Amino acid sequence: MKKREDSQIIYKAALSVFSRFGYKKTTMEDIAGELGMTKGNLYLYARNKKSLYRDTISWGLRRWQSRVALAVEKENDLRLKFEVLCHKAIDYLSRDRELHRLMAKDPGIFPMFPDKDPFESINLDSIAMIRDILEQGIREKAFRTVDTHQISQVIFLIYKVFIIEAYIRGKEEEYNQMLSETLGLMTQGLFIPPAP
Amino acid sequence: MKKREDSQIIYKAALSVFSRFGYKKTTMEDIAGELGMTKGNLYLYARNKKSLYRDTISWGLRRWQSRVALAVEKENDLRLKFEVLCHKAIDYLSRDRELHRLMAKDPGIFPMFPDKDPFESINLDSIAMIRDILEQGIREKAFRTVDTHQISQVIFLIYKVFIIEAYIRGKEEEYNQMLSETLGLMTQGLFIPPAP
DNA sequence: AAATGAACAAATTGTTTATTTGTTCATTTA
DNA sequence: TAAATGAACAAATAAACAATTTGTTCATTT
Repeated sequence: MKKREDSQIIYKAALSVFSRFGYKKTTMEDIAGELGMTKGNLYLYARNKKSLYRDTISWGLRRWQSRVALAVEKENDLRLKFEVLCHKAIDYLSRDRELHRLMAKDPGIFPMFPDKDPFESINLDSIAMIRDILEQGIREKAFRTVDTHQISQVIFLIYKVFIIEAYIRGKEEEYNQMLSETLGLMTQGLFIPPAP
Repeated sequence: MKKREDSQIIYKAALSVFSRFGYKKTTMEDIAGELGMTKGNLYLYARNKKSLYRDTISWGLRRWQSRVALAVEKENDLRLKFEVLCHKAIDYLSRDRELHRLMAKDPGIFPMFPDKDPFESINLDSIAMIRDILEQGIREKAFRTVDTHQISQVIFLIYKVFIIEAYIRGKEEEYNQMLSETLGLMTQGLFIPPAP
């Protein structure tokens, strides 16, 4: 096996098997089998089962994140950037079956209330992405002035609720519709400004 | 023990003990002790441990709910009703130490994502309360027209996130401040309406 | 009528054994 | 010589059983 594409191949196979059986039920032999090798040999490519699991998930989450970032970059209007961010995050995950099945099998990957978030750095980057858009929008006077530190976290929380309900708990249809309605609430607000 | 105030006294004692030790660790003897009776006698007032636990929680949750409803009724302006609803729900719980300690000990009481909500009817009433305010506000042209069925549920979800973070997971300070900011976002919206 | 405490059943916990599975490494293969 | 193997071993998991606790009932007492 050639050294450069190794990790890609390993992660792909590991994600496939882990997403089918979950962490506990997959054995190192299963993954080795998927790769056409023996479990002893797999240890040339993975320190141990736990780190292989962790790295596989990181790989999957980063791929998700980069796809969203790419879609956002394509837009110019800040309002559209914000809406694309919200929609694309859901949209990508609905297509990456293996990733969201694995997330459904292990709620610890994307926990609503993490004690110690195992993928904290990835999620902090996502929050930073939201915050950047907020700050730019405020600077360009497209957005109302809000506490970007707090609101970016709140938006991430709400986004988590939707991701978990829709793709981890399998209520895709109900929540896709609700997402648009919620986006409307967040962007337009509930109150009608009193006439002057 | 007189028949009429019985349940009040029983629930008060049970809540006190359950909130200290949690369901598993409290024994019927503990609760009987708190009431100055023996565990055998406690069975004149409670079917069994599980139903006593359930009824005690229902009693605590209904008390919480009625306090919020009362505060909302006092306001006339729909915008204020909405804001009071959100603030009072948090405010009451911060004061009812026993209730929120018990909720912290047993996340199944107020689950973020219930499979089968043990206190569904209570929570449905809360959602109905939100919905009523939304519908009145829309009728009076104080609120923008939104899908009240969906938005009342979304607001309840967001409110759950805050309750859980602040009082079940014990991050009271951080989230109290965040709540106001979030209320602002929901009521005013993020986007600045384009000038005509 | 309300309360007790002994009696019993049900559930929980602790302990040990058996089995599986993760990990290493001396040896083989290409 | 780097990559792969499979036997060997250790660590974790599951199964089986005994010991203990605790929920629940009920004949008897206050």
